[in-house]
Amino acid sequence: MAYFEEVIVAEIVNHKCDVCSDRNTRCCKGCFEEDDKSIFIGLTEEELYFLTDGKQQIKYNPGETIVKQNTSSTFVVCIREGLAKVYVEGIKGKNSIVRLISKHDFVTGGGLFNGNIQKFTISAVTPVVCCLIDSSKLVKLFAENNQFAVEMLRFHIKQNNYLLNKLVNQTQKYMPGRVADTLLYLKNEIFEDSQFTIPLTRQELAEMSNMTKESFVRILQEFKSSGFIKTKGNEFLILNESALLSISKNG
Amino acid sequence: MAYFEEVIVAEIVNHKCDVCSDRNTRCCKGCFEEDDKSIFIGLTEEELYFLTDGKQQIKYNPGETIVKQNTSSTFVVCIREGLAKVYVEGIKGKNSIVRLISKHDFVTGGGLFNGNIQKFTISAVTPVVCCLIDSSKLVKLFAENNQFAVEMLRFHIKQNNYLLNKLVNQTQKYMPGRVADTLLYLKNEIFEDSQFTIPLTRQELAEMSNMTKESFVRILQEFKSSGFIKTKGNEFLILNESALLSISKNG
DNA sequence: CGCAGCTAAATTTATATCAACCACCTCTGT
DNA sequence: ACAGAGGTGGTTGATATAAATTTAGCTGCG
Repeated sequence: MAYFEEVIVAEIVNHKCDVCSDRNTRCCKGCFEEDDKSIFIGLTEEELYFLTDGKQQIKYNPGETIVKQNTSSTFVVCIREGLAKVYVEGIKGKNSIVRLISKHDFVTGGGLFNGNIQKFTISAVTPVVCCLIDSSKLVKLFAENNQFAVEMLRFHIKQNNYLLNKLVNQTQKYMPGRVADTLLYLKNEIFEDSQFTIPLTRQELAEMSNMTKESFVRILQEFKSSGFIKTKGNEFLILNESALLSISKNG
Repeated sequence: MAYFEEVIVAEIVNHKCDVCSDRNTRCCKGCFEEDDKSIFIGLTEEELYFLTDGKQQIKYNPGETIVKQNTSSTFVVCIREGLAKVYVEGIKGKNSIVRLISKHDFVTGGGLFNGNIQKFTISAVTPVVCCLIDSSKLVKLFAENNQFAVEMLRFHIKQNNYLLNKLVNQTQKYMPGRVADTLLYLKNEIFEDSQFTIPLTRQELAEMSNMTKESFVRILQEFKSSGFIKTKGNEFLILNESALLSISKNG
C-alpha cells in the first residue's frame, strides 16, 4: 500500500473552463447530462450553469488519492473519465473496497452537511479525470429546486440500500459466495460485458470480497476448474453466470 | 423465529387524534419536538400540523411485525414508546439486526422515493406505540421548507456512515470485538447507563453481532471472567468500559 | 413437570497465515 | 542487444487459528 503515502500531484485541467462558454459546448457537460440516472437531470439551464461554473476539473494518476479518509473537505466528486475505488481504511491496515466508480458516477461523502469529515478514501485505479463541486452549491440548489432535493435524497437512499445489502452479503456468505458477488458486480455493474480486463490486483479484488488474496485466488481457481470462468492474468471471462448466481444466492 | 409468521393484529390507538386539537396538547407532539436531534425541528407550526394531521398512531405487541421486508409501503415510522429492532432477513433464515430503535427514533425505508419496497423488517421487542406518516407528505414539505430537505438528507448521510462503519466492524473484527461493539452500543446508544436490562434473547444479541448465539455466550463468559462485565439473566452491568473499547478497537 | 432459553464442551468446518515457488517485468551494466 | 539481478504480483500447499455446528446438560419459570 505504498501509494497511500504518495504525494498528491494533482494537475488542474480546467479550473475555470474557458473552452466552453455556453451549455452545449461546456466541456464537462457529459458529467451531468448524458446519463438518465444522473441526479442533475432535473436542473434548469441556469442551475446547471451555477453548479458547473468555476468547478475544478482535476486529473489524477493511477494510485493517487482523490479523497482521503478522516480529512476535511467540502467537495462532492463526479467522475468524468477512468476508474477509481472507494474504500474504507479499516483495522490493522485492512482495507475494504466499498464500490468502484467510473464515468458519471457521483460520490457524496460522509461529511456532506455533517461536519465535512470524509468517511472513506477514494483513489484512482486508472488515470482519472473528475470534477470537484463545492457542496455549498448543492444547498443553494435545494432551496430553488425541489426536484433536485428529492433526487439527492433518492440517491442516498439507494446507497443506503446498497450498503445494507453489502453488509448482509459480506457477513452471511461464505467465501465462494462473496467471490461470485464480486465477479457478478464487475460483469454487470462495471464492465457490462462477460469479458473484461480488470485494472485491479488480486489483493484489491480480495479487498472487495473481504478476504485475503490467497483465499481469493484459491476460489478463483475452483471456479476455473469447474468451468464457470476463464482467466488469463487480468483478463476475465464469465462462462456460466447462472452457476455464479446460484453460488451467490446459496451463500 | 416463530414470531415472524405471526399475524399482525394492530390496534389503532388514534387514527385521527381528537383529544388534542392544537399543537400544545397534540398527543403526539412528543414525537416531533422534544428531541433536539429531531429532523422535524425546522418545521413551522403549520407544516408540523400538516405532517401530524391524520397520521396513524398504532400499538404493537412484542414480536409483532411493524414493517415487513420486501413488502410495499409508503410509510415512514416514528417511534413514540417502546423498543423495536430493525433487521434484514438474510440467507438461510439468518437475520442481521441493523439497529434498535426507541422513543423519537425515525426510520425511513429503503423504499422511500425508490419503489416503496421495504429493504428490512421492523418488529416490536417491547410493546411499541408508533406513528406512521405517509411519505407523500414529506415530498410536499420539501417544496416548502428547504431546511427540512437538508435535515432529511443529513439524516440519511448519517445513516450511510453508520452502515459503512458497521460494514467494516462486522467484517474486519474478530468475535470479541463485535461483542464489545454490541455491548457498547447498548450502553451508550440505547440505555445510556452502565446497567441495563435487555428485552432481547441471546439469539437476538448474537444477530446484532453477526455470530451464533453459542459464540456470543462464550465470549460473554470470557468478558465476565475477565471482570469486564457482570450479567444475571437479562441484566447487564458494564464494569470496565475502557477494556471493552480496547477490545473493540484492537479488533 | 415441561418448556424455553441459556451454558458448556466436542467436533467439524471455514478461513487466515506462513512459506515457498513461479512467471513475468524492468532495470542495469556491459 | 542481452544476460543477469531484483522486484512485483500471482499461485500453491501446509499449518494454525477462528468460528460454526452439534450435542447435551442446565436453569428458572409458568
